[in-house]
Formats: sequence, structure tokens, C-alpha cells
Amino acid sequence: MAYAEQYIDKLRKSGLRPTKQRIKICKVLFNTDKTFHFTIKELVKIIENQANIKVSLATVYNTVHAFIKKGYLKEIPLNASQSYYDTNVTHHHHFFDEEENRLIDIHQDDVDEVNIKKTIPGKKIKSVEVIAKIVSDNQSQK
Amino acid sequence: MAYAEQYIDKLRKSGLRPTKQRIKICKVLFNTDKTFHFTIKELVKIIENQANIKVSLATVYNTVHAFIKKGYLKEIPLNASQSYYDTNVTHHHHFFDEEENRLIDIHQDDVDEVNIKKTIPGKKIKSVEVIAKIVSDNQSQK
DNA sequence: TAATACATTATATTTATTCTAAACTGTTGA
DNA sequence: TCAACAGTTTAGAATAAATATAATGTATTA
Repeated sequence: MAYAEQYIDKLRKSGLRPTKQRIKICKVLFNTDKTFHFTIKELVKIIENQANIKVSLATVYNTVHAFIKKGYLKEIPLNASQSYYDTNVTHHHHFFDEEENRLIDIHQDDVDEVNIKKTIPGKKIKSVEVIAKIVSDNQSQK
Repeated sequence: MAYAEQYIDKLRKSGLRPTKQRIKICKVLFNTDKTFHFTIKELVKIIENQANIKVSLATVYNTVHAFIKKGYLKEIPLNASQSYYDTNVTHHHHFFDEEENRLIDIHQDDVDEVNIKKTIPGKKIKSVEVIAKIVSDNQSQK
């Protein structure tokens, strides 16, 4: 219960009332130091496995989107059939393994600062993400 | 008709028979020096406006995917409800304007080479893409 | 604690994409 | 050249993620 206040705080700051369902979602997303990637489907599955309360898809979508808006979650830019989300909101990048449909973090320190010389009038950069697609290295092409 | 052979060549190299419909798709995609971004919906609309032949959605999807596989088109990694494709297959990057749902090319020279120090055993990097999200700069936050 | 505003849910809807199967067409080889 | 075959096109159905709806439930407030 000690953690519940953190969650309530996060929810209120996101403009959401702390309800049983939302606190459960928070527990799954934020009760560990480890960050992770997930799809909505996976998140629902984790909740189902852990909880004795039911959470509908709509609530999960709404809550995840509110957290993204507030910056507690990030959406990972990836052209996939489902959206991928990340509990790691620090500045970092990703490998995407298309063969195994797997996302792997790349720490900010492992990529030199991405410096973009081009600017768009009236616009500022909000975020910069690097996606490196990886495939099996069969040594065939040297 | 001088161009048709180019298109037939592209199609054959993609493992596709040159049919009326596919040649039409090639004309829309490759008959200009200018590169552009498109969604399937937009591509269908352009074809409709130009052609007196009909091309079904399924054919457009199949052909676009064959071209991507062959490297004549690129998919732009973007978590959007529709997939975005690019006729510019050279190495370059993108701004994505979330407010206007607009993609803008960033020439390779405008971004320093992205050097990733991390490696994944048994895997090699196939491609590296930078997505910079931009928003209105209201000068409000200095 | 009553009134209100916000939440939750099951279900329906929307929309991009993929699948299907029947009709059609390019290709090949005799 | 033409028959046979393999690949293609198409309309429409199927799938699946995401969003909308509207009735019921719950947190908040005064």
C-alpha cells in the first residue's frame, strides 16, 4: 500500500481519478525499477494474470494514452500492426529485430547525440528517436 | 512508352509479372525525379485520378510490398493508424509533424552519421532511421 | 450523504490490412 | 500460334487494432 500514493499522484497529475482499475494498471507499469516494452494486448494479459479485478480494454487504452500525454509512457515509432509502448521515458533508442518481433533498448550513451542541422520555421523538435533494424548476421555477405 | 521498359524491369526484378495494373502503379511511383511519401489510400486516389484502368486495393498492397522487399520503396517507421511509404530509398531521415500529420525529409547530410556502439550477438544492423517529432514553437517555453 | 462529474464496461463501430476464391491474363513450349 | 499452366486481379469477406457509445457504477464535493 505504500506505493499506492505514488500511483494516485501519477494518476491525478495525468488528470485521472484514482480508481481500482487505474491503480492496478499503475502497479503493472510502475512497480519495478526495470523498464519494459509492451503492447496493449500484452498489458491486458499481465493484468489478467495478476489481478482479481477486471479491467476492460477501453480503460487500458484510455489510461495508457493519458500517461503518454503526460510523459509517463512513450510510444515507440514502429510501423507494426500494433502499437508498442515503453515505460522507459528517458532519452534512448531502439533496435527492432524484425525476424523475432523484438525490441531492444539502446542506451543514450551508446548513440552519439543526434544533431539535426535542418530546421522547420515555426516548429521545434520535441523528440528524436533512432530505430535500427537488425537481422541475422549469417556471415554470408562479408 | 519509353518508360514502360524501366517499369517492366523493376517488376521482373521484384518477381512480378508486368501487368497493366502494376505498370500503372509504377508510373505513379517512379515517373518523376521527385520522391514523395504516401499512404496506400493516397496512392489509390492518385491512380484513380490518372488512370482509366481500375486497380484494386489488394493489387496495390501486393505490389507495394513486393517493391519494399526488393528495396524500391521504404516503409517509414511511424506509429500511425496507416502505414507511410517513401519512394526515396536513399539513406535519409524524417521530421514528423504530429499536429499536421505531415512527414518532411531530412537529408542524410543534415544528420551526423548515427554511430551505434551497442551490438547484438548474431545480428547485424540493416537500417538506421531517425524520426524527429516536431511541434509548434510558441516561444512560450524559452 | 446527496448530487454531480467522471469512469467503467460490454458492445458496436471504424478502419487498415489481409485473405479468399473465382474469373482472368501473361508466359512457355510444342 | 495456341493450349496449358502458373501467376494475377478483383470484389467481397475476414481479421484485428483502436475508438466510440451509452448505460451503469463510483469518486468527489460541498
